[in-house]
Amino acid sequence: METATKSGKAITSILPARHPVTVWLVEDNHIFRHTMARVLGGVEGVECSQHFSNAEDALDALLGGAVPDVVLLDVELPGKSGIEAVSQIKAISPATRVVMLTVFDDHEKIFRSICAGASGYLLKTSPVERIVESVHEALAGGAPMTPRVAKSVLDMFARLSRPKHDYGVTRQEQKVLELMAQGLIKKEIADRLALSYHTVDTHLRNIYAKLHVNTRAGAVAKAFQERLF
Amino acid sequence: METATKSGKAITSILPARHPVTVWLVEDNHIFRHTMARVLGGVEGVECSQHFSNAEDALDALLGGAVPDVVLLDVELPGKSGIEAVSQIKAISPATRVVMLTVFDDHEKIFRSICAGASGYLLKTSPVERIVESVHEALAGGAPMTPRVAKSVLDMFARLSRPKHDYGVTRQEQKVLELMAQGLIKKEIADRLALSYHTVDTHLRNIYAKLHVNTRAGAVAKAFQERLF
DNA sequence: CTAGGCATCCCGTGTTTGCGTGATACCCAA
DNA sequence: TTGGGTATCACGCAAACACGGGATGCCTAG
Repeated sequence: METATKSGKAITSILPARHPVTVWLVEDNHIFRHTMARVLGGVEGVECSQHFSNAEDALDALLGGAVPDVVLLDVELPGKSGIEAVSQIKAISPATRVVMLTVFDDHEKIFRSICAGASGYLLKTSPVERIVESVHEALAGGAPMTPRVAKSVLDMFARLSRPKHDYGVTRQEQKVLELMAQGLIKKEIADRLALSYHTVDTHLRNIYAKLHVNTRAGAVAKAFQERLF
Repeated sequence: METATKSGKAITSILPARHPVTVWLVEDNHIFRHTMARVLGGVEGVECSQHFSNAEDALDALLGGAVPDVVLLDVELPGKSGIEAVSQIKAISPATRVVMLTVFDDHEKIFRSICAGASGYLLKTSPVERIVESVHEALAGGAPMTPRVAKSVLDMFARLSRPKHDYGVTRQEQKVLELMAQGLIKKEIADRLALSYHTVDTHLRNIYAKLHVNTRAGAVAKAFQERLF
């Protein structure tokens, strides 16, 4: 992805924009679906070629060989959920950008959608123009999100980096821990750190005491769980 | 994209907006700093009360008791880096929103900033209006990001969800792996699973072969890295 | 100046491991 | 029916381990 350093315009310019952007809409609510479809169809350069009331139909169409540029996908769908659908859509057509549409912005759904490969996450309460804009944004390599969703994503991230329960593990002990996690035996660790076997042994004992374990495996497990390195 | 700028009223209405929003600017480039400060000062409802050329001075001011609503913080700073600064700012004043400003949008910096507690991440090449807007967006609980940064964040997330490299580890072997990660020795694992010591030993050998390791510590490390349970 | 944390080093002992080399039994697909 | 994958069990031994004792030097905070 070295095109990354360039601007959005550079990215779109490498795509064949001869044809209008093809957008699919998967949404079980008839009114919303037809409204959105009409709006999208009316936008210059955008073609809402197909719309579906469930994920299964959309996937069938995809397997039939059709390849949309962007899919606007409802999260709450009868039958196969939108979240299941994302990963399958991406599996079939990796280049297709999927933007989730939903009424709820709960953390769990956002998280799972993103892990499944969604490129964006908007609320249905977003202004229609925002949704239209998101099509272009997704295609340009961006990630259309509502501010609240963006915040959720950031929060989830921040939560991944723990309060860092130090356990009072020192620098040297950390190194030992790291090499231990690579499967090295005491002797090898000693060589790597230019230490005596006995020193490594002592560090190991101290680590065990601090982490409340008494085996190498336990120490490594704890180190991973507490992200000690 | 004018949502946040114009809807600023709606957002501030839920906050006690008696005083204008106080913004601090931490940026070593004099020209950029003074320009931004002037622009911010000219915005209705915003007060750029202080600006600093390094993180240390800003932290001193913060420790002195001043509490800004938003800090616009350069990532590349002489002395203490912006990333180090974020976590310290958040530690001193958790309510303060920190928006990172940078010329580079590399993954590593974004990731670390966010983990440190940043609420947003903009490029200095962003239009000035976007930066001003970000102040309100951050304060309203949003997460101002450039589309590309947003994409980076999503990509990092997606990467967290395993490619699921099975390694062909069987159910039984997984159980052994799990108990091993708890620091149990073979005999204990055997008891837990109601197996013979020798059976556990065999499972262990097979695990080692499949994961290409030859110590318990290595196996546990690999299991964690590959999210085998 | 003295206590405490850290890092370094050493010995000995009993326990646990890793691995070579077996075996039996089940199931399922070729 | 022959084979491959999984699960089970077994013996023996050298190597690695955990942990009981020590020890010295360095630096920092009380």
